Formats: sequence, structure tokens, C-alpha cells
Amino acid sequence: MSNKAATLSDVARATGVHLSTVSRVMNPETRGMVSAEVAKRILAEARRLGYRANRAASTLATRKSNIIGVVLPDITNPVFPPILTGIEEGLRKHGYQAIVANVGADEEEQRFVINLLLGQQVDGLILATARRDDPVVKMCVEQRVPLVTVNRREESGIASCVISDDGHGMHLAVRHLLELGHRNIAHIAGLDSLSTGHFRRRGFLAAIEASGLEAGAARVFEASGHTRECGKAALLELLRQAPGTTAVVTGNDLVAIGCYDALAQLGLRCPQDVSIVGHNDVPFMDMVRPPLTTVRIRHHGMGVEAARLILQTIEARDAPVLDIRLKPELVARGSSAPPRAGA
Amino acid sequence: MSNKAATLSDVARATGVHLSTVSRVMNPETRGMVSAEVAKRILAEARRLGYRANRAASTLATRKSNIIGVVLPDITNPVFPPILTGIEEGLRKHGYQAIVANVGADEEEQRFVINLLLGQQVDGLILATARRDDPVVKMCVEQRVPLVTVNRREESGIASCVISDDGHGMHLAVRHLLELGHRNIAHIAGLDSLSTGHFRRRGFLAAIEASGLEAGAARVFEASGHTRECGKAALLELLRQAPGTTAVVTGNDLVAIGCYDALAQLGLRCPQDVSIVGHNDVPFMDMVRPPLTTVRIRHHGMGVEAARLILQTIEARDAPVLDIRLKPELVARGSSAPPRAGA
DNA sequence: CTGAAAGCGCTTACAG
DNA sequence: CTGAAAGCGCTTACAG
Repeated sequence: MSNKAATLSDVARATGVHLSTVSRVMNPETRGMVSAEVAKRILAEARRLGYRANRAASTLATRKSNIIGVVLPDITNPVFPPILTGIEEGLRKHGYQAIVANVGADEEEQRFVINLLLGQQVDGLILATARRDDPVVKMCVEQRVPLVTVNRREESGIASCVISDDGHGMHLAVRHLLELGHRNIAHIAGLDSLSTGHFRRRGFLAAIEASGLEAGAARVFEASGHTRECGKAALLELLRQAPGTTAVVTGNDLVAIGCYDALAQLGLRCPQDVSIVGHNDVPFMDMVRPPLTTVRIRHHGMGVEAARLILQTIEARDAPVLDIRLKPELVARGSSAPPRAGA
Repeated sequence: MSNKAATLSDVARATGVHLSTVSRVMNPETRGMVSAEVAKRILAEARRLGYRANRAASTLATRKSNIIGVVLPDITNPVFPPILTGIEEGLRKHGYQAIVANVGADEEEQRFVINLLLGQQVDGLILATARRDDPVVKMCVEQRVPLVTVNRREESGIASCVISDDGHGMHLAVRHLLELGHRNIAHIAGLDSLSTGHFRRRGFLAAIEASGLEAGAARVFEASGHTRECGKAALLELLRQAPGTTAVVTGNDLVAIGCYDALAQLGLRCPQDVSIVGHNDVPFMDMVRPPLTTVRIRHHGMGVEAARLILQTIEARDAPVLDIRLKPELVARGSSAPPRAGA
């Protein structure tokens, strides 16, 4: 049909009005400025010509793109898809779209990607890549780009964030194990450079302390990464140093699965010999053997909140920095049980 | 610092040249038109001012956004993240970005989302939502939008596609089971409205036929959806109607996991009583119990190819429609074994 | 209620 | 090699 997309002036010519009148009609907010009769004719003609506003032009004219840049460290990590879905839903409801970029931990690449996004005139940024001490976050704040971090918190508190209440999550995990009768509980922590690793570790220690157990009974090991392999290595080392351990709380589910591997290698059974509790409840954790007891964080809810927060931040540039923490819940499955008598 | 972003004319004023000269220097392709000395001064000034091209303006001027719209049915389905990653990598290498939209099966919503994307002036579209008979694909082709479908094929062949060679995949699965000694093999098929479900079903039948087994020995059931629950229901029904079945090939991994549930409910063991083979090899299939034998499709490779193809299609609008099929491989794990003697 | 005009920040033929 | 100018398709104060 139409080889070139119809523009405002095409519709105007076809209707016999000025293009500014067409513009007013095409925007619901200003449609009231035009008489109903003229509006109707314009709308009919616009439909007939298949008119579709050119967003590049309106972005240029208004300095507002209605696009939010979302930067993720790794969309194949199952933590992120539901966060992204939540973000998209929250955004779409308000007429915004997300433009997503995946980027690893390399700081230069992150700057590059953020520059692309800013060049694209995004109205704001949602970063899931933030580290506790993150120069990229600081750069964005300096450039006064509306910003929120999701699932991660930048420690200087210069940017709003939406995270899971990791302290509470660890409290739930530890309480669960205490109630089962465990007294030798260890933690395999995630990277301390990320807020998740850091807060979960602190939450673990706080929960142990609150329980009245002597702190020495609670060992913390740091996995060298958030992978199955790192989890396996960490538990092997942990059990070498602390063979009396009857329960392990990990910083994330993948590490917990790695713990299964370590136990299998040692000929130990879960949960009979060692209970394992994960964190996140990513998909399929109910299908592994044994089904993993884990702390379920509100991935989708974090995304929705992050969308809400960024739009709010855009509305009111001087809005206060907010820390939103969503409460996780414990999902008790087969990987946790009372310690063996005598253990 | 700079409250407003620097523009070409800011850099021009600071350097004492005309903004068109600055424009030429900022674009590597035209930089050669400007004397090295002037270029150097301009570049220095641009850096000092933090100049960043406004892509809305250049999109408007060139009618080229260097953005590709990617439409996914569900990013939380683990098939899609690696496809998306592949797309992004393939695109970024050529200076393009992806703008991703998640949208369910509803046709009106799909049209809405595609309209948003086209309004955004995307240069092309990659659709992972395509059905075998898909009016939305047809609409895009009519509007002459450069288009490729990924993981799915529209049957009228009007759009290029990048898919897994499903016929070959089923051949591998069936051959594996035949070699183990199975003679009563059934298929739980995916939706026939999707090319994956359709081609896998046909591939299964072709493989059985090629094997010389009488076709009656090969039953096909259609799961009512690609979920664990549907897989469970399908296998329960299948075993009721064909209790002699010793091996089942499913249309996807989630359905295979549902089969595990059905077997557990019936008190049957996998693989001792019934072997199960999945399709896709999504993450964690090596961690379920038993680890799932499955056909691994090249998710990431499909994404990379889709990116390459869409760019090629944009380059040469009259390029021929291509069908690219990537070869999958069989990953034999614990869910398949010889049938019991006498079975 | 509607039109005329300036402007958003680029690109790119056209001159010189 | 560089400049001046038109134009991309919108929005929006300003008139009337």
C-alpha cells in the first residue's frame, strides 16, 4: 500500500486542516481543544491512511522519549526474567517502554552501553548491574539521570533501589533450621561486592546472634562466584574445616545446587546428613532432587516497584532517594530436615 | 555540571567551526572529509563538553534508527533468554540495539506492541511469537517491514526464519531409543499451531516410519499446553490408553518434567519403567532427578543468526526469504535406558 | 477553535 | 576542505 508512512501533514492535507490541528487530535490530552466534528473527520482520515506517530520526531520536539533503559548483568540468569517482566508491565501501564541491554561486569562496557541508552534519549535508567561501590551509578547520578537500581543496592545511597529484604530472608532461613533442631549452621556467602551477598551474610550473622547460639558455631565461607561449581568447591572446603556442620544456608540457589554436587561426591545425603537452604527460588528448584528449601524473593514484584519508582523519580526530579525492600518468604521443601540424632 | 546535554552547535561554537563540520567529524564514516587538524580540535572539544549524539534527531534526519524490535512470547520461558542474548550480541557487533517487548498470544496485544515498535522507527522486527498461520506476520510483510521469525516459522513462507531442525532432532531422539532397544515409543506433542509442535510431531512420525516399526506402534498425544501440568495429564492419559509404552519423546522439557510427575503418581520409575526424552535442553535439566535426556537446540546460535538475517534483510530489501535451520544434538542423560526385559 | 511559525538536533546535497 | 541551508516529523506558544 502506502510506500511511505503517512505523516501529520498527509493527514492534514487529506482532511483539509492544518497539521497542528491534526497533532492536537492525535494526542488524547489535547484532543479536547478541537471541535468534536473536526476531530472525528481527522481520526477517520488518520485511520484510513494508517497514520502512526513518528516517535523520533516527538521525542525530539518534547525531549521526552517515554523509554526507560534497563541494564541487566545476564538475562540468562533466571533471577532476571521475572524482574524484567515486572518492569515491562509496570512501564507499559503508563505508556512507557523498556529498552534492555545485557552487559557483563566490565565497567567500560557498562559505560558504553549506558551511553548508547542515553543517546537514545531514555527518560531514565533501571540498573540491575549495580555493585555496592559502583562508579557507574555515581556517574549517572552526577549526570542527573533519573535512576533506580533493582535487586542491588549501591551503598552510598545516592540512588533509589528496590531490593529484597535480605536480612529478613536470612532470618527466615536460620529460624527454619533452628526450629528443625540444627545447632551447627554454616553460611556460604555470595560476593561481598554485591549488596545481595553482603546483606545476606550480615543477615545470617545477625540471625545466629539473635538466636543465642555462640557466634563461633556459625561459620561463613565465601563462594568465589554465584555458580554451581563455586558452590561445590565451597562446601567441600567447608566440610573439611567444619565436619560437624549439619545445615548450610547459601547465598543463592545455584550455589545450593553446587552443594548437592559436593555432598554426592562425599557420599553424604541431603537432608539426612546435611540440610541445605537456598535463596531466590528460581524456576525448577522444586524439581531438583531433593526439592530445594529456599527463600523466595519477589522477583516480579521488584520489577513492578522499580518501574513505579523510576517513573516517580522522573515526575519529580527532586524526589527523595528511596530504599524499597520487599519481604521474601521461606519455601520449605525436601532439602531441610532435622539433624540426625547425635549429630 | 552541564545542565543541558551538549549539542552539535555547542561543540561548533566552542571550536569556532560550522556545526555541519562537527557532524562530519562525529561520524567515523565522514570524518575523512575534514582536515585532521580541525577534526582533532573538534574531537577534543566534544569530549570536553561530553557531547553525545541525540539519536532521536539522527533517526529523524536519516530515517534509520539502528534499532531492531524483538517480540517475545515470554521471557521467563528459559528457551528465550539465550536467544535474546544471541540476538543482542549479533546486533551490537554491527552497531544496532534491540528493543524487547514481551507479549502473550493475544493477537490484538501483539498488533499493539508492534505498532509501538514501528512508531519507535525500528529498522526491522524479530518475532519469536509467530504461529504457523499468523496474521500478524502477514500484516508486517504487507507493510514491508523487514522481518525474521526466530524459533518459530510462519508456514506460508513469506518471512525468513531461523529455527532448529526439528525433524533432525526427533530423528536423534527416536534413534537413541531404538538403539536402547525400545519398540513401544510414544510422542507427547506440543501445540500443532506452532511450528515447533508441528515439525517435531512430523519428525517423530517420519523417524518411526524410517525405522521400519509399524506406525501403529507409535502413538502421538497432544499436550494441551507446554507446561508441566499438561505434560503430566498427557502421560497419565497416554499410559491409560497404551500401557505397554516403554519410552516417551516429548515436545519440550517442561512437558517431560510433567511426565516425571505422572510416573511418580503411578508408582513407576524413570528410566526403569519408562524412558523419557525431552526437547530444548533448557537450564537445570541436568539437575532434575533423573537428569533428563533431551535434544539440545542451539538457542544462542539461533539468536545470532536471527540478528545476522534481519540486518541482511534490511540491507537488501529484496533479499530472498531464507529458511535457516540449525542442527540440534542429543544429550543422553539418566532418563533413558533399555526397556526392562520382557517389557 | 484553528492556523502560522519557530524549534527540537541532527544529516546531507549543494556551493564555493 | 568547510559553510549555509533545507529538511526529517513532530509540539506548542502565540495570534486571531
